[in-house]
Amino acid sequence: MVRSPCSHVSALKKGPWTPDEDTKLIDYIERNGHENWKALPKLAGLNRCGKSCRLRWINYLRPDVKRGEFSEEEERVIVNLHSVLGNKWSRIANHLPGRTDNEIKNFWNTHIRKKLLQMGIDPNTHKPRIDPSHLLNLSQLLGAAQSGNIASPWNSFLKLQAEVTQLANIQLVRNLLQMMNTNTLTNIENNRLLGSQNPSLFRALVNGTTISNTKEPAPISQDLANPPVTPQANNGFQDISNLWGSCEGGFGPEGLNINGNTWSSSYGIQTEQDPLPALVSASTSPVTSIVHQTESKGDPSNYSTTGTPTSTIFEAWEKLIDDDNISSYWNDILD
DNA sequence: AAGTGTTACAACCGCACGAAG
DNA sequence: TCTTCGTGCGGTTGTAACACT
Repeated sequence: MVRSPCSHVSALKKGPWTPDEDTKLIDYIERNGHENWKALPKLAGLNRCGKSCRLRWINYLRPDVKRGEFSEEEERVIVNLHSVLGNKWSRIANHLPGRTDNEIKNFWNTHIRKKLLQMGIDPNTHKPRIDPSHLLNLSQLLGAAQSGNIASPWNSFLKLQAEVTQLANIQLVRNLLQMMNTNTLTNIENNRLLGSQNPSLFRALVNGTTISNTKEPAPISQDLANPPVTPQANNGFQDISNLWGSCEGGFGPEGLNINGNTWSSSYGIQTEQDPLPALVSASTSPVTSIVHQTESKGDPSNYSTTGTPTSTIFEAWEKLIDDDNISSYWNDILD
């Protein structure tokens, strides 16, 4: 169906609303409500299209609209919800009373998105991203090494090796997260995937094969402002910050180093190497590890009851490697 | 002080979907 | 079942305010 948008009606006013127009709209809606947005402008004496009136009312004039800066708590909720829902601004707005989808969208694009990028996190996937310049440097080094243009070939080799090792580390962690973030979660819930021998999954992990997840996010059955503790609620869209929380300790006491930034248990926690302000406060950030969640529901006998939840995953991971007897190479990388 | 670039946010646009006829 | 209409949603644009040179 092709419907002429109200913008095609040239006689109707566009652009910023005047205080007079606002008053007319508020007066009318307070007296008559807004049963029919299309008819409303004419009845209210406004030279606007209904759509414009609706937007103005919902985003600005509604009495329950909360104006002003977003609190740290709201910011945290938005990040968490976005990691689960993606750009579903209206659904995110449902969890933030007084905030509109438009406001949240703008806040995301102007503040949060920027912060995440500065922190090296892909705002779309909520995963650490590999800086393209990093890869560029690598290819330049390779080119230089091949053409013999480097003053000290040995130094460049060491540098190159370090780069490759780091990239391999990143890729491994990404694959691990990918698995943890998809099928693995369900399998953990159903017990002992990580404890069992699963060569195909291991190959997928090592080869970087992604396990696609085309499922729609599960309906939000709980208040995502406080991330659920049931494994079902994750359903492949687990807050990645939580997964990073699982990595802590698995990659040394300082966490994982990517592009010069040391990542700790969530994006909210950074070392002095990254002087950026915390995206959310560490104290309020719900770093609820997926393993924690699993332990609370699954068969305890399948998990370490003495070690930390974090160690459980990596113990299982190491066991997987050892059991398959595949390569000391990957063990070296993990070490 | 003027010009230019950047940021933040209000508003617009077009598509999708559900309800009603 | 098809068409029309109203509404909701997400992406994009326009512009005022601010920062920088």
